[in-house]
Amino acid sequence: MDAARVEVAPEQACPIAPVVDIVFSRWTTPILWVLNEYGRHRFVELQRRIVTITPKVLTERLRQLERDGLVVRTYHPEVPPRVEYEISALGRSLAPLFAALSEWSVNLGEVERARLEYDAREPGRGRRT
Amino acid sequence: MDAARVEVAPEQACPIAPVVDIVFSRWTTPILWVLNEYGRHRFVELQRRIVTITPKVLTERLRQLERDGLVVRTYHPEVPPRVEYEISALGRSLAPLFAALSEWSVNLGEVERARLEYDAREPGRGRRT
DNA sequence: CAGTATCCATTACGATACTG
DNA sequence: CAGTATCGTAATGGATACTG
Repeated sequence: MDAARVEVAPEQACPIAPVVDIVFSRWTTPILWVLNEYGRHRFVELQRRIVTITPKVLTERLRQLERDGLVVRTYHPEVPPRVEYEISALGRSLAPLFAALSEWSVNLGEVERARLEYDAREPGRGRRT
Repeated sequence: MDAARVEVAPEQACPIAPVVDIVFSRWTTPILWVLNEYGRHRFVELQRRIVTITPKVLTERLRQLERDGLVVRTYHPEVPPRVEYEISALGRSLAPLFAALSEWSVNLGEVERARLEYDAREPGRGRRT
């Protein structure tokens, strides 16, 4: 509880918020997961794996991940051009985190039960939108 | 890699996405962190800890967390009314995850360096906004 | 192929005021 | 105290079309 002390806006009272912003902002999880799990990918291959993402958003997220040093982009000046994305060493250091997340998903059933219970108990409250 | 198999929309190719949605949707991290770290809180106490959150949003997030079974709400019918929020057993099971997040924050410096490097290398690209 | 460029729809969030 | 009700806005993401 001491090794991980970082400067943090005191009003958030939550030292892990910066990490969450970097690692769990939207779409970053599937991208990192795919690159970590299945290795190097071209742009269009990523699109095919994550079919619900548009090229615009995929580009934005890849840029962000590249800037944060979690992903490495390699441009091969050929015809047609070829670009490859792979996870960096820093990105790979997230693997234990992903493993912990993955383990925790055994509790998804309990979450589901809690929701059903809540919805039965409090009809019309708290549902997402 | 087998114990944590859950039903997942195949198009996201990312089995941890559901967990991320539940645990790392906006504001949930500071709320869970505070409740996990400092115990039971009244509504106004949470507001004071997380000063940038408005009562409306705090209510919404608390409802969601309650519905998902991560937080327990207790209403004491007194005058003035008193309500207490505490983390549930299920919520407490996230502690190792938070610890892993916390550990990873030693890498924030490296992220920062990557950003500076990127911004020097690629001026005007990929900056957030 | 690997993106950009636009435009639009949604929504999450913030500000503010009010109530049992 | 513990919220709810409204309203307005800013940001995100989706759809679509286009380019070196």
